[in-house]
Amino acid sequence: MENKLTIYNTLTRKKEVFEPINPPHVGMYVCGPTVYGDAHLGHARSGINFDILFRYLKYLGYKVRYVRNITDVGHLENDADSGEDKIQKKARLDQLEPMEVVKYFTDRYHQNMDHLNNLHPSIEPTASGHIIEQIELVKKILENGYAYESEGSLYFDVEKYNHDFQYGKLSGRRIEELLQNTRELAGQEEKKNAFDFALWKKADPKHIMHWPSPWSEGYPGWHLECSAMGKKYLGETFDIHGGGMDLLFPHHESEIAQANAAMGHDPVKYWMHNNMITVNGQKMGKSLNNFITLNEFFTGRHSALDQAYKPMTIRFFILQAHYRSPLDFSTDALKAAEKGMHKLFEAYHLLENLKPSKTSSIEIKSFENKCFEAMNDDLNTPMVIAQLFELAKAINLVNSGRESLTQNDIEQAKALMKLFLFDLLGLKDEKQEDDSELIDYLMGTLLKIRQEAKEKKDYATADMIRNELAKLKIQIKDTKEGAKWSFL
RNA sequence: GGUACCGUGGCCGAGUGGCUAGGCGGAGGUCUGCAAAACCUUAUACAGCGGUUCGAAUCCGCUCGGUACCUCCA
Repeated sequence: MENKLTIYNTLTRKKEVFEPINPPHVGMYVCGPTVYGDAHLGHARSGINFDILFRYLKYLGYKVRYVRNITDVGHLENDADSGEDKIQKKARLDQLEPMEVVKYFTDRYHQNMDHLNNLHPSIEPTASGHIIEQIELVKKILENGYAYESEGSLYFDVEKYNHDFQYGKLSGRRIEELLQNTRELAGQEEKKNAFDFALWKKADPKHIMHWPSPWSEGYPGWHLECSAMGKKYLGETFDIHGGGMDLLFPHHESEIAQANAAMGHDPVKYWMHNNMITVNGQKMGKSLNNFITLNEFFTGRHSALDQAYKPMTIRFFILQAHYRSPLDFSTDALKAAEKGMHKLFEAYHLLENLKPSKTSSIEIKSFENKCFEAMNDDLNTPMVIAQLFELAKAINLVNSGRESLTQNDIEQAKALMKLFLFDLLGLKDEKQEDDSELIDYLMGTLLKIRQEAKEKKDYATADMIRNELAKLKIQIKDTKEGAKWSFL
């Protein structure tokens, strides 16, 4: 592997050269959605960013096992482990079985991810399917003395843990500060300290999602599923754990604590976190009620949207920012992305008909080097895209005869575009294609009539044809080689 | 209040000591019956004030402004 991939490790707050624990195998775990609502733009971001990582690692020759969980239980509705399970709340409101809600939103999530052209993870485990593993993990933590029972529930003893290990090493928090700053919240009497978190919660009688355990009829704490499933499918220590920045604390912090408490060592070598998507500079999120779901983007049905946006536009928009930077949403930015992406595709198609020369005035190899350099630099996709734009410009110049490329270089350019644009960035040209012979023939006839009208200077007829077709979202382009048409 | 991060041209967004980022939009041009599309060229920048340095958007300090996490969240 001549490519030196570096990734930013949240744990060390530095970029580090990526070296797998057991090459050529790589284990990566990414926190997936809680399936009680439609996925929004934020879910798209983490889905896409870790898809890029998955694709690139595979390209580099690693055998990657990519695990992304579905949280379908145990996610508490509000504060302090005393709230109501999110899935259950939604189920009660809709008069549905909890698992019906889970199925519905899981399917929609999958559909959205497919539209965004994200590859499927290798394994997609559900929390509800791993209750036994979670109970086993709790037992271990209890055995090792880092948990205590209270009223049928089990809590993680953060203070004791911090004594032997270090709670807060991922998020840079100190326990003394947590002590000072934790607010007074109701329903915490069972806990020794406000920052202790639930490993197992006893279900109250109203609670319909519950499982038997040695302690009570109940359900597992939120942080547990990732610890249990990561361990099960990737081992006690694995390479990469990813997720949104908002999960850094307390979720990932607690995962580290659970692993140490159970196994005595850290679970993960590289922690990666993608930044948030903002609207007018503010985080897009459920609590702020300013999120736009992916389905709303795809259909255009949302008051903040002026039109429908294609999944690839969303993907390109997201990839134009580095994953660790906040990304501000606006329809203008989205439109700019749409146009820019179109330009890249046009250049790619141009390569098919480019006239080769005896010599090349452009060095394709340097574009390639820069693209790899950018990918290796903590997945700098905006830099990759900038390089592809440069390449597109070069292709256009060759097309206009101002620069030249040999046949061999044209092939290289094509391979380069294909590799980065389609295989690694995972974009695809979604232009509506209707190449049925009938349409082709009809369009050919219409264009012929229009051409004849133009030759007779009957511009009224020529323009009428153009205008009528425009209503069908068919665009006529008069080029030097004659009129061409395409769907908008 | 604690912790972390950020402030780049009309908009989005890379870069982090000296070398054009890029896209959208604007302006000019090529093409065209007109238009659209496409292509080419081009202008506009590093929040403010100090400091370090031969040299700072990039390092340091202060000020102002903003965001995230500290409670569920991608």
